[in-house]
Order: sequence, then structure tokens, then C-alpha cells
Amino acid sequence: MAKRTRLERGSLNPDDILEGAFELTDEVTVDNLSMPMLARHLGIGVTSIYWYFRKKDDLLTAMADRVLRESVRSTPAVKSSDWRGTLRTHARSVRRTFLANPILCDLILIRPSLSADVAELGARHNENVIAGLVESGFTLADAVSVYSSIQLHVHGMIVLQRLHDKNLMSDSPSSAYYEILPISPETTPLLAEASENGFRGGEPDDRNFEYGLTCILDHADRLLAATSPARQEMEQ
Amino acid sequence: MAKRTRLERGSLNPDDILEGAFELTDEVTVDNLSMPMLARHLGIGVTSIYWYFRKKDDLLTAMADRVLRESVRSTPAVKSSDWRGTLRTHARSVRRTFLANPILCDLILIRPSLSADVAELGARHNENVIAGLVESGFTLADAVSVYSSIQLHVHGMIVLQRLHDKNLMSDSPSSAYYEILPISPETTPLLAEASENGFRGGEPDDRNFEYGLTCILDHADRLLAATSPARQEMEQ
DNA sequence: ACCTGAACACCGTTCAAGT
DNA sequence: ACCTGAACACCGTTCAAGT
Repeated sequence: MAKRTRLERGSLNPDDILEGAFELTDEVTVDNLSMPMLARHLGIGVTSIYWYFRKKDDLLTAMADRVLRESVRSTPAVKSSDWRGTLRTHARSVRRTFLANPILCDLILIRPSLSADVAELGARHNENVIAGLVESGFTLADAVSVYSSIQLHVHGMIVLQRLHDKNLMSDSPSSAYYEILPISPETTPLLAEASENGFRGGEPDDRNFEYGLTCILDHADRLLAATSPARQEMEQ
Repeated sequence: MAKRTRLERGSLNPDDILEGAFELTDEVTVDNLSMPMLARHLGIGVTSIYWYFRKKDDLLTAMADRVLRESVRSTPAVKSSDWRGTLRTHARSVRRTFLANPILCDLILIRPSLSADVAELGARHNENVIAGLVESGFTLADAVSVYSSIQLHVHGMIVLQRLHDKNLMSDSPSSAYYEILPISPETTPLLAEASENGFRGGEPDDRNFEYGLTCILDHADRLLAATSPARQEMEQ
């Protein structure tokens, strides 16, 4: 009702808008963020936002930029002595970070379009990991394959879990894909038995994440064992 | 301009609406499908659709239902003699089906909310695969782990690739996450060298898909080797 | 029972102003 | 240079009719 007095000249700046956008998105999720909502949240006119962000997409990209930078800074590169431990803890920590931060998932993984310099930041990080693996004795090709595989496993599991969670929220309370009807002892006895012992198929969870990660790391182990001795022979 | 004559009583039915919805979605993608658009495409009033589908969500769910049923029917269960070949070709065929059909990806994987009976259909399929693995000598627990892992790998890779493709289309022509800037010989020499040899990190593609699949299948191989002999001893 | 337009509350974005 | 409301073309959905 109060007509909101017109703001002074320098009272608005992109950082405040971004800040408000994150506050609001925390409540309503990225999907439901709208420009009019954001304007009301900030107590400004809708069109004022467009002075700093010419399209909603620009705003989202700026948010993605900031949230990714923050997450990179808060996730220091853990460098264990063995490559296996390093990769494993890194994968886990990336996953934990993303799962604890839905905005991060939505902006970075589900709607990926980053600014150029953030992309370079990511590339530099990948370079470091690859370099570490090569130091540990991996072929360059193997190092790239192994790390790509891990990255995709982590991202894939995060995205699937996020999508799963989203649909649990929006759907009529609890009409999820799995879980509800399909597993009954008559039609699917094996699945029923397995689920009694705590195994739930298909759903992305900690167990499945760790399982896939182990598969990749074990495979890497064998790659290393196969190439490393051969190279040592050649060097002699 | 032509004012469109009013339709007769029985001239409209849910199947025709669904059919039109698929035609339209083929052109504009699921994300851009709208009720007014669909009505224009069908030459009917917008509100007529709401007689058969009370919410847009109901329409999408019906579409998901139909498209999944069709894809299941057109993808016959290939039953090779060895479990490894069976799993591998199955995984590949599921992936090919989804990648060839963006609507399927968007409706089933990215916006999952299926009707109960389709979910049961999926569960029954899983049951069969698990049963096959158990016959091949796997523990029930192992069979569930292996197949869950494969399913998640397939779904994860499909979703990541679909999201990737989407953002290639909508973004200002070619401002993709990877590829554009980050890989330069000065800042990231190893990645540059690898990419010269055809290795591109992080992106979901055929190579990465096959790599992850192999990791899982190899792991399954070792699980089988570890449990199968032990069981034979016990049986004697 | 089935089909319809008018109408509502929303959205993203543009434009022509105000200061 | 910065902030603004009015306005436009869209959207999903409801409602009170028409047949």
C-alpha cells in the first residue's frame, strides 16, 4: 500500500540486486524466481532491474557465476598422498557441496551457461587434477578418461538426485516415480526381497554413488597396473 | 482471421489432443509447449483442452505415459546368451532411444512423474533383468547393485547430454560451457595436448558413456568371480 | 455432456518518460 | 546516468455461459 518513495541516484547496484535474488531464490527455488517478485522483494520497480541486467538470463548467469566462485573458494583442493584418496574425497566433497545447495545445482548443472572466465577457472582445476594423475604414473589419455568419467558420474548423480527431489516437492504430495506402487511381492518378488534388505533400485543415493565411484577407481587401478610396469621396462 | 466454426459435440477427444501435442512439441520442444499454442495448432479454443486435461501437468503426464509405452514396445528385450552382452546392448539401446527422442528425455527423465501402471511396468522390467543376473550366478544384492549402477549411468549420461544440447540451442549461438575459451596451450597444456588427440574432458559423449559402462561391467565381472566359486564350494 | 470466449493474475520485456 | 510506471504480448487457469 505504501507507495514506495523513489530511490536516489546511486542507491541501487548490481550486487544488491544479486544479493536479493539469492535471498528470494532460497525461498522459492530458481525455477520460480521472477523479475516482478524480485522487484517486490527489493522494494524497487521491476524495470529498475533491467538497467543492470538486460535480460533475466543475464541475471541468472551472474548468479551462476557468483555461486560457483564461492563454492570453489570454500572447497579447497584436498591433496591426499595417494591419487585414489584424492579423487575419492574430491568427488565426495563436490557432491556434498552441490546437494547441500540446490541453487548451485539448478544454476550450474541444470542450466549451464557460464561466463568465459569461470569456465577457464574450471579448466585450470581440471588441468591440475590431470597433472596429478600423470605424476602418479597414468598415461595422459588414461588420466583424462578417468577424471572425465568421475566428473560425469558426480554430475550425473547430482542432477538425477536434484530432479528427483524437485518432483517430490512439486507433485501432489508423494506420487513419486518409484517407491509408491511398483514394488509388491507378487509381481516383483526379487525387488521386494532386495528392498526389505535396504536395497532400493534406480534411485540416486549415497550407496549408488559410492558404488559407481568404486567401479571407476578400480578400473583406474588396473589401468595403472597395466601401463606402469611396461613403462618401467622400457625405461631401463 | 477466419473465425473458426464451432466444433460439433463428439469431434474432440483426448487422443487427438495428445497427437497434436506431440506434433507441436516436436517443433518447439517440451519447454516451449503452451496451452494457447496447442489450441491454435489444433484449431480449437484454449479452454476446450481443459475439458480433457484439467491442468497442463495432466497433459504432460499423459504424454509421458504414451511416449514411454511406445518406447518400451519398440525396444524389445534383447536377451543375449551372456549377461555381459545383454546388459551392454540393453544399456546402449536405451541410450540410443532416448538420445534420438528429446521429448522422451524431457518428459521421462527431466520431468519424471509417471502414472502408477507405467511405473509398475518399469518395475517388472527391472525384475526380469535382476532375475537374469541371479541366474547367471550373481548374489541378489550384487545383481541389484550392478543393475542400479548401470541404470543410473545411462540415465545420468542421457540427462547431462540433453541438458548440454539444450543450452547449445538456446544460448547466444555457441557460448557453451566447455569448448570455447578454456582450453589454450598456455594455461592448460595437458588438456590442450589431450584435446588434440581427440579427448574432450567432461562432456558426455559416446566414448565417456562406453568407458563408464565398461567400468561397471568389469566390476560386476569381479563380483561374480569372487562369489561364484565360493558358492560352488559350499554346494558340494 | 461437451465446447466456447471473456476475464484474471501472472510473466518477461520494451518504451517513453521522469529526475 | 539512473530509476520509473504504463503498456505489450504472452502464459496457465477459472467461470459463466452457450449448444
